[in-house]
Amino acid sequence: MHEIDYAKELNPAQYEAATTLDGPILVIAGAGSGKTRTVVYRLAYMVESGIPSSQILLLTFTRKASQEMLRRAGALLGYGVGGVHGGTFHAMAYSILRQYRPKGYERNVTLMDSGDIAAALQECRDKLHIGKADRSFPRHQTIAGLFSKARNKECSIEDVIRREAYHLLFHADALQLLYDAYAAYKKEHALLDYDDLLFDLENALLQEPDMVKRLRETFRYIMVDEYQDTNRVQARLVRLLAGEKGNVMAVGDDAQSIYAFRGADIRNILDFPHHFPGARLIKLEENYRSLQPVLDLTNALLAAAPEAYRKTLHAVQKGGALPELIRPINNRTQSELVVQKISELACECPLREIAVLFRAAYHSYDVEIALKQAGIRFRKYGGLKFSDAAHVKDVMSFVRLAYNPLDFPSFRRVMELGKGVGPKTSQKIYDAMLSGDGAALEKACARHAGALSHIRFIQTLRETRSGPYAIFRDILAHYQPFLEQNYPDDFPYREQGLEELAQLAGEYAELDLFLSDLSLEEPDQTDDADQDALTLSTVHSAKGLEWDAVLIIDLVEDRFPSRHASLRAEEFEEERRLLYVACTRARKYLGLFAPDFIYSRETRSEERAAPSPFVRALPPSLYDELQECPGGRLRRRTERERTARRALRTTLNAPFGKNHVPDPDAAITPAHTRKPRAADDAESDRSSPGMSGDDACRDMPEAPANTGCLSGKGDTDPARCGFCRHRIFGRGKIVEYIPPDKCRVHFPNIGLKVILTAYLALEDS
DNA sequence: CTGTTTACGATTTTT
DNA sequence: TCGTAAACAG
Repeated sequence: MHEIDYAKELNPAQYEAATTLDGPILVIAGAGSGKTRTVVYRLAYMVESGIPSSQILLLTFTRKASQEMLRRAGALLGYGVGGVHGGTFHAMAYSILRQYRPKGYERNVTLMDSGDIAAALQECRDKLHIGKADRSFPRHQTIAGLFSKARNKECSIEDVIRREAYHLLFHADALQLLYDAYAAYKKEHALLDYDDLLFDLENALLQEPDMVKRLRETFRYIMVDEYQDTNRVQARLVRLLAGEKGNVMAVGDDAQSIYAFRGADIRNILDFPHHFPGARLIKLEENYRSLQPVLDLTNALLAAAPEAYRKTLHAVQKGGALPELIRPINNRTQSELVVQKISELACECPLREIAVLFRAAYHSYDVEIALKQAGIRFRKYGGLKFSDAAHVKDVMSFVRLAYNPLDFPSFRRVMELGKGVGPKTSQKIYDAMLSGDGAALEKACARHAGALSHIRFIQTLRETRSGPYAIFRDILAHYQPFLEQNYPDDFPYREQGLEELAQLAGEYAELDLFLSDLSLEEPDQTDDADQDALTLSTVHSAKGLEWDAVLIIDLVEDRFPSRHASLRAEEFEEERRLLYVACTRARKYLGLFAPDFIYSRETRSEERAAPSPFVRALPPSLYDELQECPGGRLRRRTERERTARRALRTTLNAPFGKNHVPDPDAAITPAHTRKPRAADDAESDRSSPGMSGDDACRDMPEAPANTGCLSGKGDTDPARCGFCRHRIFGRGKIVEYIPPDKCRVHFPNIGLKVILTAYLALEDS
């Protein structure tokens, strides 16, 4: 074990953050500024200073992050830091509630997964007769999303709908009723969702000062990572646990806030000094990760953002090549070019040092196929979950029932394993079972022998009170016939997965810990963890990670930024930060892919896709541009071409009206019948005639918003004006004015669009 | 009531 | 194209 020379191994700011243990500290850590390193050294410093590790609470965004930090701190010290409490807010909340058993937690409760939530909502809907035979009623996932959003943002259901799902406003009352029923359902069946964990802990702390006191004695030192992505209730929990003068360090970067959609509130960082008077502020602004050209590009990305996010990072390492903007003809050739680029890169560095990032999980399907064909190994993050597999759910339902017999979703799942039992029968048997009347239960199960055997089996499980591993083995044996019966095609494969799960269960001493860990953090798919493989990941899942080479695909309108983010400026800015996070993952090579055409499943045709506005706004001097020619070769765009194109774009993007250059293709030729023009696409490229209305607003970032036709007439409230005309959509009715510069317009046969007033011409009705 | 067929609608990100 | 929910048949 070597002596740690903190002053030498850290820069001055990092050193200060790592060695100031007393009182509140806020660390603003730019991307790649050695944030993790600082936390790791701080952990080591605390332990070396004689602080018992059990007094340290490390809250991170994922369990993986905290494990990694603890591992590294242990490696630094030469001995483990086992006693540190580390994990996510949700996991911490669950563990505290379980340990202290405050009011409402006297019984065993289980955590619901998305499937359980869907089932619960269905149940409530049936009971209330809400949305019956109404095809416009939102699906369960949507509803669950709305409910969760309302809680995390701490506003009413109606507010969320008004802001994010305008088209569902019609159902607002029904959804409110459904929400209340859902809350009652959870209580009745001893169930929790993720959000309950945080709010229930807060309530418990507010009602039981004694609990707060004891917790403050336990957790004398608190560190919170990724503070920019905490929501309001999480920040309050930190305040409750730490106290005003607590030894709490929050680490974050306002420029990397990408979870506002989930209720993360940037004010937590901004208000930290207010909540903790006398807090010390430390900024880490030296970037150790990326080479200068990559950093120049990411800095440019942020420079275009509103003031609050602005910051400039300085590279410690100099040199390196310019990032590349690669323009494939379509998303299929994009995949081929990605494979080609990865093959090139793989000569320089191992596959595990390369990542392909994308906005949404399904964007990578194409690339996955191409990679498989090329025989390149990859691991995907952010996609389907292991525990979503049907057979895993089946088995886990037994486990959950062994722990919490009231868990109705699990009960139903188990009952419906056999043929002949559906929702109604399940409910009947459940009621009979709860009544405690043995005869009633037998009667309810009269025609369903399987049901009774399941119930008996679960009772035996509960009575034998064996450990998780033994219980798991029993369940697997009991479940085997159903596995073979229900999954005849591939049950041996599924069996193997269950075997791994059994091993995992064996690592736990108590059943509920195993259950909560499985819900709160996915197990690593360890089967090929040690293999050298490429990473495919959503940008969200890539947070906090880094690679030598990063390729970002589908950098086009409606994908990145996501189509759903087009309406509100805040969401647009979050997409910008998301791209910032993506680009700052790269150490040496950054490749941006923006195909000209994207295959649309809806229309079953290729549609022209404008490059992402974020890419368009980048100064061309910051990257090399490579255009794919027919035949698959890449041709570098010369500086002269790029300048000329830029000038033309500015002209075309000017508000239409007297200066408008009509585009002969506009609205006449369907996008997919036009041939891509590869080399001389100057005029075909950017005018984006076939775009949707939302694109039209975003396509013109340079356009002065307040010189449009509407405001030009001096009208302060365009909504009163009635009708307007849009260059592409024609005549429409103004439904709503969205300050400061947009309108929601209804176009016949097209629907609602949000459009900059600058691109609307008023019409007299 | 349950299981099967048919028709329709809709697509993010995660604890 | 996929998943979900109404309609229908047993």
